[in-house]
Amino acid sequence: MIDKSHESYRIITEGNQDYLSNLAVDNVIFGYHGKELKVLLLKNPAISTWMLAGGYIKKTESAENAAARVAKERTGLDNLFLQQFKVFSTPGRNQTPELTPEILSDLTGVKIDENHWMFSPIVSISFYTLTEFSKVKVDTSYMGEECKWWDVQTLPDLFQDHRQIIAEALKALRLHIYHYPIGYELLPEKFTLPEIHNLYQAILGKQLDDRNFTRKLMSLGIIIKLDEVKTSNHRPPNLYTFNKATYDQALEEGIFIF
Amino acid sequence: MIDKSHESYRIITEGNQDYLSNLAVDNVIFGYHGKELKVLLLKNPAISTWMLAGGYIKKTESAENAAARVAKERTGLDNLFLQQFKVFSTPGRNQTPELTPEILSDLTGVKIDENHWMFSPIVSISFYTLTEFSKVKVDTSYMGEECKWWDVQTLPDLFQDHRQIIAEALKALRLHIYHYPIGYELLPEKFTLPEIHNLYQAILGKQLDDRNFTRKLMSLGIIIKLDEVKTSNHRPPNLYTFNKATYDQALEEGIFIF
DNA sequence: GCAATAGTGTCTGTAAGACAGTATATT
DNA sequence: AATATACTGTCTTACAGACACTATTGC
Repeated sequence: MIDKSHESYRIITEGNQDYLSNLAVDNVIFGYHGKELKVLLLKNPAISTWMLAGGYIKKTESAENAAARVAKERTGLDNLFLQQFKVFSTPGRNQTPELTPEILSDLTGVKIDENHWMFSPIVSISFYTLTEFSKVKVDTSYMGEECKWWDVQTLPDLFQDHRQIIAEALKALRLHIYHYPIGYELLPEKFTLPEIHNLYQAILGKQLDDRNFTRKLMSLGIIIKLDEVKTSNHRPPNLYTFNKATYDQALEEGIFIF
Repeated sequence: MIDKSHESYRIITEGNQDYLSNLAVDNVIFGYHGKELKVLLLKNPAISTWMLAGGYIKKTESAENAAARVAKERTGLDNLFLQQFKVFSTPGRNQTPELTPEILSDLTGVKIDENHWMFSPIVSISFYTLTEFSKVKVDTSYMGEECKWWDVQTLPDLFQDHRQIIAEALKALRLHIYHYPIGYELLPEKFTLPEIHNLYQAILGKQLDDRNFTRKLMSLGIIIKLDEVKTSNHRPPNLYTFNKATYDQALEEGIFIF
């Protein structure tokens, strides 16, 4: 169902003078669950493919603010550390056979012709972020959209060039992980060694020796062993937490991991 | 002198329907000369500050193509490897007290009011590149602009947020240099060890031990010692060249230098 | 011979990488 | 006892980092 009172409906049908023309933001939201790296995608009932949580930029806000606002509006996620990673601007990237003026007119019930701003080129400023899987509140109030995590290895059919955007986001994330600590936004406050170990393996897509991995994190001082274990069916794993001071310093100064 | 036949004059006075709204590209062009890292800036006679080689994006081209075209038009430099590094979109970033509607009207001889598109927000997609200092042909045919290399340590007063853009470009370049080989676009085909050594020191802004530096480059196999020396007033330095295959592979796969 | 610049060899310490056995829990 | 998972210690090798002397030219 199209929600005709929604802001985005107003933008599409009435115009966008409060928004920057030819510009949009797209968010690649990564999460981690069951030893797999996931990406959060949206499904609008009027469109057959899944898409990133994207939107437009108000004239009074920065692209960073727009990305955060759009993420909150479309997924309910707040306080994300969004990382700008690339601009996509290939001419024709936002031309979709599925969204013709006729179909859009039918969908919205308002006459939309080929000169409508939606058919002019749109440049996407893309962001990626990491968030805890469990934090997402599935919120279908936005235009009746479905919101779902997908394994990065097995994505569904994607809208426009969103598959390429996700691929580039993953590339940026993997480059990033060599220089900066990862996990603070992705793991619960107290986590186990196997959890953080599997997280790194999921992001890098390769095996890391568990002994060397632990040694490295401990010698960097970014994790602290707690005097507490997690219940388990087998040997209970010890809990660890991040040393926020060392972690933040590592974010600032950069590190080398593997 | 304003060149009224120039394309950019037409864009400003007549409108920009061939161009994307609210968008621009800016190029931070780095060069290397006399052991110093330089940046190429332009000076329009009508504006008191120096600026980056920036311009607008045609609806039929990508941001990358626009950046290359603009660089060529404003500096004469061709075949640059432009690297997208960040988008600048802080609201108000393109408001300049110096460029009021009145002053612009005076300059162009055409009535330009406050609703003119130049006063709406403009988001800058910024690129950096490295080029050989000697390749720049100073070309003042573009709106009578002056074009000059500046030491990155001692920049003049800069237009709008261009100082910040240069600072971020340098940060991106320094991060880049740890992961990828640098120098192919910046040095002559045959170069000496002191030349490439000084280049790295200039970019990183710190001393590198000459023995360890040579050992690293040779063990990576990205430079090859030639059976040839350069004439000199003192001991003639040997000439080296890049091993393009290894160099390109390093670009592709990434390396770690220092 | 002197000044200026080019060029390299060695030692040490640290950490990455490879590797396998022990510990702790449940059933 | 068997099973499943958690945990860690040692050895080797490679390289980063520190360091100083020799080589080649012009004047």
